[in-house]
Amino acid sequence: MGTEEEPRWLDDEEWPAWVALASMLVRLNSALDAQLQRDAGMSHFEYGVLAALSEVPERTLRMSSLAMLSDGSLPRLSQVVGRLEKRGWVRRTPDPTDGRYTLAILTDDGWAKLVDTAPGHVGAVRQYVFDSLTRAQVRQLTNIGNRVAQAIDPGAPCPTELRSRSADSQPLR
Amino acid sequence: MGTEEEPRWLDDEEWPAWVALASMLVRLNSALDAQLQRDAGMSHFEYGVLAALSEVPERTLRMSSLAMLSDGSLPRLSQVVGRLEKRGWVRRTPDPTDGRYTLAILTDDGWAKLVDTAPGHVGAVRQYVFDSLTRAQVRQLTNIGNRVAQAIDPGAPCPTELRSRSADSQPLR
DNA sequence: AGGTTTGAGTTAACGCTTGAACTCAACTCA
DNA sequence: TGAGTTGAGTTCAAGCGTTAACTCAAACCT
Repeated sequence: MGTEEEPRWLDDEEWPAWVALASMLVRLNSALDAQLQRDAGMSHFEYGVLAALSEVPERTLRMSSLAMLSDGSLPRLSQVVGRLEKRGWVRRTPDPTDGRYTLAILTDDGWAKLVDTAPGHVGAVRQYVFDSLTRAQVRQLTNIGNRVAQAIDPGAPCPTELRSRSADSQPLR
Repeated sequence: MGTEEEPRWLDDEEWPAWVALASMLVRLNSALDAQLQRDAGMSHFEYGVLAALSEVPERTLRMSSLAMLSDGSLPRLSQVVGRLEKRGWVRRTPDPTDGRYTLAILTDDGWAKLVDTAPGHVGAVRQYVFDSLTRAQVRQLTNIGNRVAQAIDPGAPCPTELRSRSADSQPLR
């Protein structure tokens, strides 16, 4: 199937970088999932959904915007929000201004759950990532992460800019 | 449920770093999976299993070692190797020296498939990661990745050292 | 208006991952 | 020897994610 092309292999600096990155990737994913599952009974993705809603005015987003913010497909989000709704952390209503859209709204219970959960999660992120890194490395990581994320999906806005905290009342994380 | 503790939130440098890292994480995963699924009909994890076997003397590993190298659970590996075996890329035999162990062996067909697949995969890695980064950033990434990976699982050896290429005949990647 | 199109969101079928039970080989220690 | 233990690997049930169909509201177009 493969046409003969692309003879550019990874060189002696790129190879260890790739191994290290891949390892970090897979371990971070499973470690953070495990922490949240153990301490809060939710997945990392579910946490991301709640967190995204918590950071936005009215704690309300259209399903499709929420899907983009959470880096997930719409069907996945629909199922996840369905579960979160069953637990009372989110509720859905059709957008009053346009019935085609559905608004997902973080409930007070959901906010409370997040307030309860966030410290442990942030603690895990700190333990796994930031405690191991120097200040300079944190800044390097920001640049590297943004560049890679943009290389993969140039259409999506730079993640750091997209989710910049506005000044008012977004205490979590 | 949460006891009142851990008031250390992410500061103004850590927060963007975390957003950027999380975004890179999730996008890299799905982009690489998509490339391999499209071009080779296999998942990133399956590719990792074949690649791990290809880099090792005799192209043979015990299931448990392979699970560790692939960062996957043993049940998962058992199923995946089962599928790879059905496709003729891997075969299994009980370890002749100790019947408790099972050896997974990369077949010639599996090697050929990997030779066919690797250039495209390496191309994607290069496109998504290394083409966007400076040489200095590549070195920074190695350090950051290794530190984080080790912070998460201090028991496991440093990934870069673990999978260092030996000098002989490991051309892929 | 009526028929079509567009796009958001949900539903359904299928495959994969996970966690718990289970099997089995080798070792231990009486 | 032989009962119990340990640890590797598999199997099974349950849950989650993905893809493709489907529903439905609004806009568009004569």
